[in-house]
Parts: sequence; structure tokens; C-alpha cells
Amino acid sequence: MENTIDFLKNYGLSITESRKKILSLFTQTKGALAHADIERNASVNFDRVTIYRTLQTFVDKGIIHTIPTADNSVLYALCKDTCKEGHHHDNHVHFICDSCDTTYCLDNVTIPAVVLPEGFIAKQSDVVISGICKNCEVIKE
Amino acid sequence: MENTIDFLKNYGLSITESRKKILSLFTQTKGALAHADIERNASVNFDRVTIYRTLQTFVDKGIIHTIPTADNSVLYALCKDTCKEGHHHDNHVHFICDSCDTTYCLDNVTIPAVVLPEGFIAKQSDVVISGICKNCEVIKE
DNA sequence: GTAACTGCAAAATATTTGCATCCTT
DNA sequence: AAGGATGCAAATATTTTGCAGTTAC
Repeated sequence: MENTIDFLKNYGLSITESRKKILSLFTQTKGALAHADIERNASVNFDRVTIYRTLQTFVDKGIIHTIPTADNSVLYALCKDTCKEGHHHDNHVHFICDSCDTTYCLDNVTIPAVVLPEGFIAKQSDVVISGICKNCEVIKE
Repeated sequence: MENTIDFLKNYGLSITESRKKILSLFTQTKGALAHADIERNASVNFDRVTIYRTLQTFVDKGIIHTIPTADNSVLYALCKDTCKEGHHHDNHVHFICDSCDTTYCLDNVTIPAVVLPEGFIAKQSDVVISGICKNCEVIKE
């Protein structure tokens, strides 16, 4: 877990149990996590409030970002290196599988530039695509 | 308001005050609406619960759809004709102004096709872009 | 030692459900 | 008249806040 500690230090955060545990949950998970996922996780026995505050701290520092989902539940996922404190560059595509409900961060899929009407200035783009994921598609065959 | 009535009939809904009022709110509004926007609106003096149920009915029937936003608030907007019951085709861009908080449906901005990894099948795409809108940009100058 | 973090309690918000009454067809 | 919609009350769920005790540095 030394990586986790260094990682937190690099972001100017003090090292606490909840931050270590929750951060490593994210690094171990391929998909995004909801608050409930974290709370349910047996290895995380922290107060519900602490989880809220830890997640908010991570978002503020640019470690994780929130994902807009089709059903408007709140999901969090690790940011890429390009995210800076208070300024997210979260320009990858999120994919939600209608079948298994898993949310994927498709890091390798770049968002094509969207041409906005004159006068509109884009700061951040979120693309959420829903459908059937690789896994579920295979199963169906 | 005859249009409103015919519209509701076409979707197999009975004609009630709340449905007429809330539907015409949507047709009069250029942007998307949050539950709170509707509740706050003076012309809508319905119970909070009725608003929830009316919105849910509209979503179920394919009249409106929810918009996922970066801050995970729930927004609703009218669907295009291509939306069918239980099957939304909402492929225009939503723009949220960081300054005035207005949500725009940029109907004329088409979403460029996103190339997904093999095995992923897209059913619906939502693009939410945040930044500064035409109006606020002008003000700042 | 000091500032920051955590847990508990509780407040504030948001959403859902049950049921009696009223409205639409 | 019958089925569905509404309003009210209340149950749930979610998120935020205050504060005392604990921990990191």
C-alpha cells in the first residue's frame, strides 16, 4: 500500500485509514463506484458521513470525478493525470451497460469535438453512452 | 392549449390539470427543467408528489427524458419525435451554463459518432457540455 | 501541540408509498 | 360507475451540519 500513501501525499492530503482504504478500493476496481458500493464493502467500515467527506475531498483534489449516469445516481471514478485540483479534464466516454449495469470509463475512446453555436464556450464535456457491454454481448450469443 | 390535450391523448394519457400544466411548462421552456423548477413555478400549485408522479408518467411514455448532469442533479426535457415508449433516442447535446445555470438543448448540434471498443453496442448517447452560454458571455464583455 | 479527521447525533432534503377522496372517461 | 389521478400523511432514503473526541504530522 505504499503507492497509496505516496499518492495521497502528492495531493497534499494527510494519510488516514479511510483515505487509504477508499482510494485502494478505486484502484482495485475497474468500473466506477457509487457511495453505496463503498459503504457496502466489507473492508470499509467507516461511518457513512466519513465516506461522503472522503469522496468530496477526493473530488476537490482532482483524484476522482463524478459521473453523470442515465438514471441520475451518483458514481465516482478515478481521474486521469490530466485532472488538476478544482479543474477536471474528464474527457473520456462513460459507458453504462443496460444489461449488467456496470459503468465503464472508456479511456481510449476520445470524444470528437462538438461544434457549439456561436457564443457558447465549452469548459467540460461529459459523454454517457448506454447499451450492451462487451461482456453481456458475448453471453447472449 | 388544444395542442396539449391532443398531445396527451396521443400518448394514451387522460387529461388532467397537472399533466396539462406541466406539459405546457415544458413546451414553453427552451431549456430543461428540474423538479424544483416545476415546483417553484407559480402556475403549478400541485402537490410535490403529484409532480413526481406526473414526471415519471411522462418519462415512461417517452414524452420527456432525464438528463444526466455532471453535478448529478436530475433534469427533464422534452423528447423528440423519435422517442418511443420505453425507448429513448435522445441524441442532441445538452449545455449547462456554469454562470447562469440554464440548461440548453442544442437541437442543431449533432453528436459526432463515437467509436466504441469492439463488443460494445451503443443504444443511447447523452452529451452534456458545461461552460459559458451565449448570454453570459455577452454580459462579461 | 495544533490542525485536521472521524464518529455520532441530528437536521435538512429528496423520494417513495399507502390510502381516502376526487376527477376523467 | 369504474379506473385512474390527486392530496395528504408518513415512511424511506440521501446528504449535510455541529460538535466532541481522536489522530496525523
